[in-house]
Amino acid sequence: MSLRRLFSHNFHLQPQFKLNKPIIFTKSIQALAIITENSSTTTKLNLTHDVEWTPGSISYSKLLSQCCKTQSLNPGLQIHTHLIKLGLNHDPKCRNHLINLYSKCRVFVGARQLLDESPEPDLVSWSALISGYVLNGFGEEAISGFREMHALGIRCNEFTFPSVLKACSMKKDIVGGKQIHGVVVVTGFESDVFVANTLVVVYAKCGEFLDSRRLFDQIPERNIVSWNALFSCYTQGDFFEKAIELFRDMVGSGLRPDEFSLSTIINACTGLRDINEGRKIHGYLMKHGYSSDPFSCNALVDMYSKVGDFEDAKTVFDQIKNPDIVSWNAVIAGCVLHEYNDTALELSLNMRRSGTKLNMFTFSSILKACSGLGLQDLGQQFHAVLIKSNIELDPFLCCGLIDIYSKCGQMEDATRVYNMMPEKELIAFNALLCGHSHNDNDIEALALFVEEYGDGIGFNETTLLAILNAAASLQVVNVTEQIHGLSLRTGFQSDPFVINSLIDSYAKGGSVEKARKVFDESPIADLATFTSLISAYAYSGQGEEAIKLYLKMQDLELKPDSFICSSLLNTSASLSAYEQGKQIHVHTLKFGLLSDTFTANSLVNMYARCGSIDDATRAFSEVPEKGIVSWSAMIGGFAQHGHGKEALSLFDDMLKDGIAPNNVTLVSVLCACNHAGLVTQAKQYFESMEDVFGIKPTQEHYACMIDILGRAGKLHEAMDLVNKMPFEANASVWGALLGAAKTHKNVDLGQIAAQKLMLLDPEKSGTHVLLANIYASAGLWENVADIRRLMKDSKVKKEPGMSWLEVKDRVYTFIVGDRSHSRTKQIYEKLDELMELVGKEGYVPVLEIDLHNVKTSEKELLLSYHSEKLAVAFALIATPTRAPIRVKKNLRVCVDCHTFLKFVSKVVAREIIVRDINRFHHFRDGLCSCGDYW
DNA sequence: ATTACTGCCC
Repeated sequence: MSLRRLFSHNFHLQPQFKLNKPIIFTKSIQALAIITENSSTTTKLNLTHDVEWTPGSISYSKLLSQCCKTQSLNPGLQIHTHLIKLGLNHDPKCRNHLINLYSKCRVFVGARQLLDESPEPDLVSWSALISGYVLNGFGEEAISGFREMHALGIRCNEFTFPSVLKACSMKKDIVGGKQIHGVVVVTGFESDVFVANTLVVVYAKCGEFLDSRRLFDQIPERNIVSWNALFSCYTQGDFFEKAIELFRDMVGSGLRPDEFSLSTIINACTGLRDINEGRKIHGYLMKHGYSSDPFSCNALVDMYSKVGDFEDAKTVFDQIKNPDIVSWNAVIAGCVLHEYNDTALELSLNMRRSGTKLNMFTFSSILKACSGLGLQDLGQQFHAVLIKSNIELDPFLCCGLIDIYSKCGQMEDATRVYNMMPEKELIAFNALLCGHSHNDNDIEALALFVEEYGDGIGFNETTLLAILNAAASLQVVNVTEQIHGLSLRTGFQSDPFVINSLIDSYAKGGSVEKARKVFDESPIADLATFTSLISAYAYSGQGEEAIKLYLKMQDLELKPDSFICSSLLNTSASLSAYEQGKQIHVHTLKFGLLSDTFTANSLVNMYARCGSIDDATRAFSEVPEKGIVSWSAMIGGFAQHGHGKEALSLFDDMLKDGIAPNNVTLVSVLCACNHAGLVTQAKQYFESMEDVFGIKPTQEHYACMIDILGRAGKLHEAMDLVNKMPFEANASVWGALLGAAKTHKNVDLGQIAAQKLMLLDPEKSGTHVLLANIYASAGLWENVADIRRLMKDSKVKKEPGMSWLEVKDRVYTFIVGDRSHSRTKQIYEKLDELMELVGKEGYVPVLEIDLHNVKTSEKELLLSYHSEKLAVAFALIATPTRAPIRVKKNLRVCVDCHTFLKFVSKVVAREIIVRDINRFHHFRDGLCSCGDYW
């Protein structure tokens, strides 16, 4: 077997010798010793004594050069062994070769040892050492090597300067670069084209493009490398136009571009997103015989991926005869960019099958593909593969892993990856921050920001968005203010995303005025900023302001989108602003937004929550693609309006349609059973939730079920269920029990429930009132008095009853005994008139028992002026005679008002719809849709 | 003849 063939075989195995860290020399020495002792190895090498250290023939020097070129340590070690045996290792030339070998193969200690053992190390010895450092990315060591050599009085030549200058550009060490530049000038190597080219790169890489250009212009005999170097630097510095301009100058000067020029310029076209220029270069490349240059082809794949059509990228890739690791990585990255994530994974498999090793670039794309496909489990498995394959976790990979772990909610693992990074990168920091924010770890997000910001990691708009999001969730306006200040100081206050997040964060924190201020001071007034502020108003319950802003937006001729309309419909829904909601409906039709399922669902929700179940039904039938949200909205609508049977029948339709319910749907289903008084059916649904639909009952489901049992008088069963709950009962659950205790006049249960409620929600006034009522109905007047005293002392006040009525474009507010309205006199006259009419029909005021020590005549007076009565009286004088009256109330309707409104609906022949805190009451012909069950 | 400058993929 010839030496060459043997080595070419070994070279083939070279990746296993390519390590990321310097190899410790002692290990190499050990290996050397083993090889030396093992004569069979030497025999196998077939090295004979007649091969001498002479240039020209098949010589050791050539073989060692070959080892250096391929960074193949093992064959190099065997040659070293042999040279020792031949006693040639002390020859200065031979020693320099060996220094070169060890340095190139990262055995720096070995290289250094040989240099130190040398009686007279010369420039070549040092050059060999320094070039090895540079080749392997050890810039700092290269520079200090140069300084040491310089201090020994050894002067650089035209070969050494480029090496050490390259080290400066790697480290972006402009100070060192300028010093060495000085030495270059003094020693007269400035006009050497190799040295000059490298100097051009040093200044450009350090950001000194003007100096770099000046040096370039001063090169006496520029070659193609000079040009290539400069426009490569321009491209890397994102000065793509300058790069292309310079390229044209070069072509204009009669120099023909080579494959280096072409691949660089393709890159510049990618950066400029100039596909036309890119296609021209592609054409030139084909015409001038560069179509098989791997670098240029890979650059083309990358360009078409990022700028053009992915099909073109794939076509170029398919034409590459032997795609290398970069070709594969480029096409796979393109897949991910175009969200062909499954294709990306498939191509990675093909890549491996073709015998190409996957590297950190490949895995970075793979992790993104997994994340995009929602295959977080697979992504996690790749973490193990990365570790096993000894692939360095660079910042890109760390980001990918942080993203994967964040999406699984495994923030501890995400944090571990982050902490492992030797140098924290902003992108990784942002990934972790966003992870915390998405997983509702808002406090952790703030803490991380404070810590890392303090450590000087810096920030960008992504950071600010994540922090503002956390501040919004935590409702901490002071944090929002600080971030606002930081944005102002750093120029981010004009970033559209930051503006929108500031608006959102202020609004969620309860300071809609500050949100408004941000909006008013914003240099941008586009759809997104309007959406943010409209949502902010909607969130703060200022529906009128939301509408005003919407009108202003239309003055600016901004066309609303489905987000805005959906938000406005939701505002109308929460305000029960029926007329307003209808107007928005008209707009959604006008702008053709109802094909958007989101908006269509909001419309169903709006009509249902504004009390028009007929409109809701119509809107529901027109939802283009009914999803779980559409069905849930409609089922919930029926349930709230007391149409329990319709709700349940619609639920059946949904199941027949093959749509699986979610926990929201099931709350509505239980609620429907509740309103229809279907206790047995409710129990069946509740008990089968987990088995049939795979949904674990939450607090809400328990509260609803306990309410059902409580209303039906099954107080023991209700209490049993509370005890059986797998978690601590919350305020809604105890509230349901307290309500049941009141209805069924059970003092013991009432006391237990009220005690729990006062602990869980001490500011809630209703608890005290209800308990007082329970005591009163049992004649325990002392206890009633105690509660009243307690309320006074603890400053718990009964929330005043309020009602809202929409007339034309205005919303009118009424409180108990309100006399603030301009038509107060007429309202009270109307109310007296109604009292008389319903009295004749048989209405008797139903007295609230906790008014025990108030005179009966006064009680009647107080009851007469409950806000809903005032609102209805006003509606009768201010709205068209046949239109339904829609009133919204902030508390539950009291028994007296409920009775009164039933009578009114009959005597005035009007439909009265009252939405209270829990549900809708449709009063018609003396009856209520709730069947007196609310 | 022992050392050197420019290009592609996350």
